[in-house]
Amino acid sequence: MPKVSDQYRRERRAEIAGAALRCFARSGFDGTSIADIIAESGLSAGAIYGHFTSKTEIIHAAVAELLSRRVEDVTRVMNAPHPDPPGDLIAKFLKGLRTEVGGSSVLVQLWASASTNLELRRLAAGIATTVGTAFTQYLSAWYRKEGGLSPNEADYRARREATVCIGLTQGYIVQSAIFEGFDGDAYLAAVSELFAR
Amino acid sequence: MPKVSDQYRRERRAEIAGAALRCFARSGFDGTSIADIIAESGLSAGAIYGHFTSKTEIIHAAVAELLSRRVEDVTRVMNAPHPDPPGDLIAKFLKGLRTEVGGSSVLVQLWASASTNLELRRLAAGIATTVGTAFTQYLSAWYRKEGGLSPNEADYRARREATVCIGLTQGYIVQSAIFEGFDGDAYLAAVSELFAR
Amino acid sequence: MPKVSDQYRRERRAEIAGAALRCFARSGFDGTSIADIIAESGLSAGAIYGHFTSKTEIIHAAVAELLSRRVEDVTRVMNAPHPDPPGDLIAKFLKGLRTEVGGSSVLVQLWASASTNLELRRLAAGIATTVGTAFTQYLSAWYRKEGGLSPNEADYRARREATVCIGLTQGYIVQSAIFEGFDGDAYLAAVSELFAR
Amino acid sequence: MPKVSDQYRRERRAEIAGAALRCFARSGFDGTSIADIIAESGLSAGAIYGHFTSKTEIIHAAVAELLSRRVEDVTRVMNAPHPDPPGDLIAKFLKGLRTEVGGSSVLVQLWASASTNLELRRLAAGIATTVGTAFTQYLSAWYRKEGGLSPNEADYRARREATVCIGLTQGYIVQSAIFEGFDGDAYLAAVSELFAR
DNA sequence: ACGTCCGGGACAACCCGTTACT
DNA sequence: AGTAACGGGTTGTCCCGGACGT
Repeated sequence: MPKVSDQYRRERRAEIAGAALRCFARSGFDGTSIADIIAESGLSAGAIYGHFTSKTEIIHAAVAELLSRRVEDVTRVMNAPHPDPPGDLIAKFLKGLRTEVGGSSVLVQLWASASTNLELRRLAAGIATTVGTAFTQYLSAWYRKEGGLSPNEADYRARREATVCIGLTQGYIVQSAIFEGFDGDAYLAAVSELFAR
Repeated sequence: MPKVSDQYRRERRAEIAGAALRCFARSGFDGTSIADIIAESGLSAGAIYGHFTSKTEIIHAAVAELLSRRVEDVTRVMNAPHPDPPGDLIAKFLKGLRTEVGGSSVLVQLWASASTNLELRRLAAGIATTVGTAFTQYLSAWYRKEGGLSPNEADYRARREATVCIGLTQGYIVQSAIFEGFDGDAYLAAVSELFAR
Repeated sequence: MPKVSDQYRRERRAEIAGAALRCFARSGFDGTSIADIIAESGLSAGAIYGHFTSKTEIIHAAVAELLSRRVEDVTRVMNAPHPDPPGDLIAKFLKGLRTEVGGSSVLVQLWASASTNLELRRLAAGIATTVGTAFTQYLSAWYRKEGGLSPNEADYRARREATVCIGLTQGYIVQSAIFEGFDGDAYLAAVSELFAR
Repeated sequence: MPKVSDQYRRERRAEIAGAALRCFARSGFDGTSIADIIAESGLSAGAIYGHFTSKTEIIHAAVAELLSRRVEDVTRVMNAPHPDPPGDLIAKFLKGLRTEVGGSSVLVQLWASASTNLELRRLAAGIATTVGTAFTQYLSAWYRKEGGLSPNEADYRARREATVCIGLTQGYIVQSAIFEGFDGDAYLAAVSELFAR
């Protein structure tokens, strides 16, 4: 019965990845020991190493799971018929992130590790370009429909501004991770105004 | 001979902090062992623990040194008679950061550690508010002089947008840390356009 | 399989404690490093820290094991129907101690550490009072039966002399630990004479 | 002026040894670092190593100083014309020891170290035999004068009991070092009774 | 086949006794 | 006399494999 076993394994993996994610949000990648993940998941060392071959792999799985859900959000919105203004797209992404426990914290961890680790850099960059192209296409469509720009102009402008949109999103994430009383809504409102001008 | 010794100690501390900073940029806070700092600085364990009581203290010193130079930049610019547009202020800050080896990498490390460590969070938040108030005052002045807004209006708007400016700066830093071929100038140009509208 | 595992763990702990005890007898508590215990036990660091959480705990376990056997001796003798003279009780205790490798050395180590460490002081004091009350009851019974004293008198005298008996025992232990050619039997004979008067 | 310098040096050494002794009483030989002695003495590393070549030498000096004063006591009493009973001799020695801060603690430390260290064993054994012969001569004289024994008998008995006297003294020291509420006077009284029978 | 526990050994941060240079 | 440096040693943790029992 490979099917049942397969699903079982997937669920176990997801369970472990989830436990790991909670640990990472609390203590960071390096601050989390395998023992912590064991305690959080309620399993044993052997069980974990039956599903993952190393701590690195757990990190990858946990991050991948976290981001796949966010990317889904973005692509779904991007394909909607009536695009909202760019500020709302960013808001959409970030609102979703809030539903993940410690989501922003883990993303910052990821960027930090990515800046010193090639493999994670690839992972992070991949995600970012995925989101980036989504933003680009989105902005292009919006400038065409709402701004009345020609396809070429819209595209040029979109490509240019997509990076900034990503940057604004990252800025939000960083601030929500390190400022105790960060006011996310005010940030998003200011962003919307900036684009509405 | 307190004077000589005092300066000597300061220089040694700075030397160690510098070596540590290079290590941190390369391998992150946790990825850097005391042994690495020893090797990079050319000193010995005993020498280092004569100047710092713990690795944590070294991290603080290294980060503080890195940022004190940047904050200096910002405050200097902020007090200039003819304010440049906001985009240029961000650019100024970031151009300066480029002169620091691995500056953006270390900042991202800091944010990551700050999100799981109270003490570092305080440090990071302190820096960010310093830069934030500088940006606020700057924007306020600029909106008064160039935008012709009343002091009240200018202030309100400045306060609102300063956080976004910080966010844009952080976004730049994150991207330059994780994207191999990140085009900083394009990012800055796009930011300038956004504010110029 | 709780039973097997439980016994197994106890045996392992005893094995480690035994190895530690040999080291302590040879080099003292502080002179013994974890590495020494590792070498003596033939295990590894991981194995040891799987059974004990700290060196302190190993010390406690080693000492406890050493003394539990001695205390057993004393209590057994104390409950015998025909009490021997007090000198013989001390002798009994000390003869048993000789069977332990480096027993007297370790006891002296314990007293030394106890005099600067609260936790060990409690341990040492606990043992001493256990032995002390045993001696007291013993002496009381002996004075009643052999000396023909009234229960009250016997008790009073026993309480008074028990401390001295403990002291004599400690003196023996100290001397056997530091005098190369210490003649224990002569010491015990002299003690017996003293009580026989 | 060698004389002044000589006395100065002796005083400095004594000062350092005294500071070390206080540290040893508080934390034991191994628990005391050179840094502790530096702090306690108010001097510097250079100063200390100008007077002693190693920590070992400081230990020797500190212990020697502590004991020389006690040995003095004993020999003085021993040469007195009218000997007191043996119990009083022990009392004399121990009363003097109480004047030394942490005297008994340090002696126990010494015995502990002596049991694992040849050099210190020699030191400790030397002291003990000095005190032992003093006790022997003393007891011999006492048995001759007060017990009316012949010189040969007195000598034989004295030799035999001196070790026990030493043992009783050591027992007192151990107990006063590890029992919070040790009643030294009761102990001494019981000892006197034992000899008075 | 799967999970559990025990164990291995490298390595971490930090401290310590001591010396060299000022 | 005093400060700064040295470098080996300390305790304890961590990640992971492998034997063992289910």
